[in-house]
Parts: sequence; structure tokens; C-alpha cells
Amino acid sequence: MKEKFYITTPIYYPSNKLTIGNAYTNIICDAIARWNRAQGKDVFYLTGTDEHGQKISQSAQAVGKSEKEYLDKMIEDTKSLWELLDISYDKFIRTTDPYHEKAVQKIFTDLYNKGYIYKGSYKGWYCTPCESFWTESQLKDGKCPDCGREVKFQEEEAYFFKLSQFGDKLLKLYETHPEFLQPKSRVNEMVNNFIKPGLSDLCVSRTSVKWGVPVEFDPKHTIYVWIDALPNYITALGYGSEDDSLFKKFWPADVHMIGKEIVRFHSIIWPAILMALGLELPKTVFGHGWLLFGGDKLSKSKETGSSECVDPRVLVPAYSADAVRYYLYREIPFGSDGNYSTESFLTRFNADLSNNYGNLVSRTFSMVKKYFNSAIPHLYELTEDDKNLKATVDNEVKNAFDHMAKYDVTRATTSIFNIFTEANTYIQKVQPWAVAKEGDSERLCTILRVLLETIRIGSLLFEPFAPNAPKKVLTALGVESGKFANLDNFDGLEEGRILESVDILFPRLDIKAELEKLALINKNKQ
RNA sequence: CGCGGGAUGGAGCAGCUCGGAAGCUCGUCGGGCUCAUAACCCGAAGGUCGUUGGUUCAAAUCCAACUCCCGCAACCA
Repeated sequence: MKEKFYITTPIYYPSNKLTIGNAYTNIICDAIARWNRAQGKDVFYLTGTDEHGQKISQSAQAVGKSEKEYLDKMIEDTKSLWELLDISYDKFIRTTDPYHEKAVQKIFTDLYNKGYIYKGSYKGWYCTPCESFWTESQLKDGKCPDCGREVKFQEEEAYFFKLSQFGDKLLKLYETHPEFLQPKSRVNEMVNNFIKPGLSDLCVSRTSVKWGVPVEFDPKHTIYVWIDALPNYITALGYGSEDDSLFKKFWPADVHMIGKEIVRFHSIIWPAILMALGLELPKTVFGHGWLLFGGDKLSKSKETGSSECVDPRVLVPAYSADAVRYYLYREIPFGSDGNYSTESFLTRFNADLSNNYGNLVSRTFSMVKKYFNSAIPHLYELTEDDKNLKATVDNEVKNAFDHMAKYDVTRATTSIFNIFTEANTYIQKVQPWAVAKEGDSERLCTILRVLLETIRIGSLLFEPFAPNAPKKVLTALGVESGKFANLDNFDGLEEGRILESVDILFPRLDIKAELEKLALINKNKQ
């Protein structure tokens, strides 16, 4: 049986248009999903949206629509964004999908029957216009942190999940499974901030919020976000429905990829819920860092006001999904926060994609055309130079695999590009044009074959990150894309086959002109 | 004393777990090549590794104190 691989993104809250920050998570997951598929694994890649709660109702009202109408439009936008970025998800879950709502009710009832949920009362500071409860510490100068108006202390009936029982079990989980929560530095944060001070029980229902899933046995309550949103990872697989074959096949998840701000929910609340349900825990929860803009965190409101144009809906049509994706993998150190800047995006585009990879393909193909009428030449005996290049390729292939096993897309892409850099250096060293002048045809054959094979291997490895340009190259080479094969040898091409010509993959950019262009677009948007 | 992360040549970063002649990318300057997308290759300049003190034959790396920046504190990826 094929090895399975289950990867998830968070489900996004569509109270606003998604930003490049949300897209970052999906872009990372996409490379990991494609990488695993290329290895022949049976991959399930899940993404979706979290569609309940007060804010959705408010956002819908603001534009004079029903929740359903509002959401359908937002979900359409979200899906088109994923399409734009070539996100190859296998399933898109909406928490308003009927099968999810049913399963969530079952889970809630199940937890109640098992004694993990009890009825109590929720006390807090209530802001009437916002219809929201706030804790003491959330208040800003004793007023509502959202609207700044007066709040009053209120009490309402609510159901609670016995989170407080799980402190020790969670500590033990972190201890015995250090790979559960990554990067490691996040473990201390959780333990010191939340577990050590003692976990309190979690409020899991509301009577004041109408837009939500009703509690089966007490319908004036709606199920609050925790038990509604987090279980999407299992309901998407059919848990709690008639057909749970996918659940049996894919659960537990290999990795929940999330942003660091929701680490707490995924490393404390979610495993506690799973333990209570008696289910297996995900193998890894990975809290990646954020994109920073001039050192600031991106927020939805800041995006338009920023001097940077970071809207993927603008960047992708102008520079390709490959470029936007590659930039994020390469420039943002995986796991940590990283700075996004338009200038460094454009610089990387030129330096890595045009000059290094694109030009390598271009110069090699042009020589094969010029010297051999585009027929893939024979590989004769390797010289020292050839063997050195081969050694580098072998080594970087291995590195790329090691890094991807840890989901480190930054180091993986770095390794892959080392291959292209090394190939460019090799060309300069062996000077095929000089060999051609000397008339040493055998040597020339070998040099170009070595280069084509190196390009083949590099392109195969690069394809999960940038699904378009490498595929063009592989197609031109007559190699099946999306499938790792012959990565350890120079025997993956069909001798004599005629290379198809390839257009310029990444046309070099005039950075100054592009910056001006983007600034103008950004200005008009405001 | 709330918790956590960071401070390394002009810019962005790696190295710090297991101390031993400071590295990468971009930029700048000089040279080479001519197959290629004015691309590619080689070389050079540029850093008292936040501050102070300690351990050591030896510290960016370990220890202590301090300064500055950033994030989190029950749902902004």
C-alpha cells in the first residue's frame, strides 16, 4: 500500500479578503504536498474556511447581504486566489457545509456524554453594540477594545470543556513527542504561559451568538469556535459521518501547518479535544513565522496603506505564481519571521530565476541546438569536472530531501539553487564553446548531456515549489513531471530525442521601472 | 521582576546545540569569458559579531549583568 501523507492549513476567517500573509501558509503547504506526491505518496491536502461567528454576521450586514450570500462570494474569492497561486489542495472544507455541522454536533454531544463538557455560566464584560464578551485583561482602559464604548459585567449560561484536566497530559505529550510542536522554541512559550499557570476550562458555547451550529440537545446554545473550527481536520475526512473511510486512511495528520499566533489552540486545545474523544493526535503542529513589512506585522487594514504592493492578485499576473511562491520560500527563513520587500522580491526574481535558473536552461538548450541540432547527446566517460558536478548534485539532492522531511522549504530551495549555481560554474570551467572549436565531439556530447541531466534533476526538485516553469523545461526534455525519478543518476533522458524549444522562462526585470509601476498601482488602489 | 524572539561588513541573513583563524545572497569596485535573458565565471574593498564583565590556552559561540528593537498576553497566517 502507498504511504499516506495528510497536511492541513488553518481554515481562514472570511470577514475580510485574504492577504499574502494567509496565502503564505497555503503556499508552504502546497510545496510540501507536491513534494510528497512526487515521491509517490498518497497525499491529502486540506484547506478551507471558518464561517461562523458574530463577525461574519456583522460583515454580511454591513454590505446588506445574508450570511450565506456574503460567504458564497468570499469563498469564491478565496478559491480563485488559491487557483491563481496554483494551490493544489485536495479538499476545501467550509464549516457551513452540512456534513461538518452535523459532525460537530455529534462531537459536542459525544464530549458531553463522556463528561468532558458541563453546563456553567460565563462571566465577562459585555459590549452591547459589538455583541461581544471581553475578559478583564482584554479591556482597553476599562472599555471595549473594538469600539471603545462602555462595557457592563454580565453573566450568561454556557457550556464548558474541561480543559483544566489536560495540563499534565499535555506536558507529557511535549516531553515524549518533541516533534509534536515545532519549532521547538514554541514549546516553552506554551508551557510557561499557559500550562504552568494552570489551564482553565474553556467556554464552548454561546447563547448570544446566533450564526453558528446549535447544540443538539440544547439548541438555544450555539457551538463556539473551538469545537466548531478545530475539528474540521477530522470532519473533512468524514469523521462523524456515514462514510469515514478517508478518516481511517489519513488520520492522524502528518502536519498541521499554522501561523504562530494560533499555536496555542493547536497545541493545547486541539490535542485536549482529541484526547477526550479518544482519537490519535496529529504527528506535528508547525507554527511558522510571519511576513513582516518594514519590521511591522501585516494586518488587513495596513495592507492598502503600505507603500509596498503585496497583493498577490497584482503580483501573480505581473510576475507569475512561480515567482511569488519562490520568493516566499526562499526569502522568509522558514519557522521565523521574515521581511517582505518589493525590492528584494524583484531582485530575487532577476538573480535567481532569470539569471541563475532561466539563463542556465537558455544557454544549455541553445548549445544543444547549435552543436547537435537539439538532439540529446550521448554520455561518454565522465571527467573529473563532470564527477565534481555530479557530486554536488548528489549532495544537494540529499540535502533537499533532508530539509523537506523537516518541512524546511527555505533550506530546500537553497539546496536546489546550489545545483543551478554549480552548473553555471561548471559551464565556465569546461567551456563547451572551446571544446566545439577544437572539434572534440565526444567531450562536447558528454558536457551537454551532463548539463541537461543536471537541469532535469534540478527542475524535478524545483517543480513542487514553482509548478509552471520547471514543468515547461521537463516537458521540453521529454521527462514526466510531478514524479521524482532518476535523481541519483545521469541516465534520465532519452538519447537522440529532439529538445523542444523553450521560451524565456523568467524575463529579466528592470527593477526601477517595476518599482514605479507597482507604486502607481498601489496609489490608484487607494 | 508576565512570557518569548532578536541585535553579525551598505541591505537582508547563516553560524551559536557539541568554543579553535568570521560565512552566504544582494549592492559596490576590478578582471575574465562569449554558449546565454547586458546574462555567466574569478578576484577585491568593507565587520572591535549590541554594551560591560567573567570562564578558558582560545568566545559571535559558554556564564552574569545591562541597553535597544519586536511580538504575544483566549480566535488578525
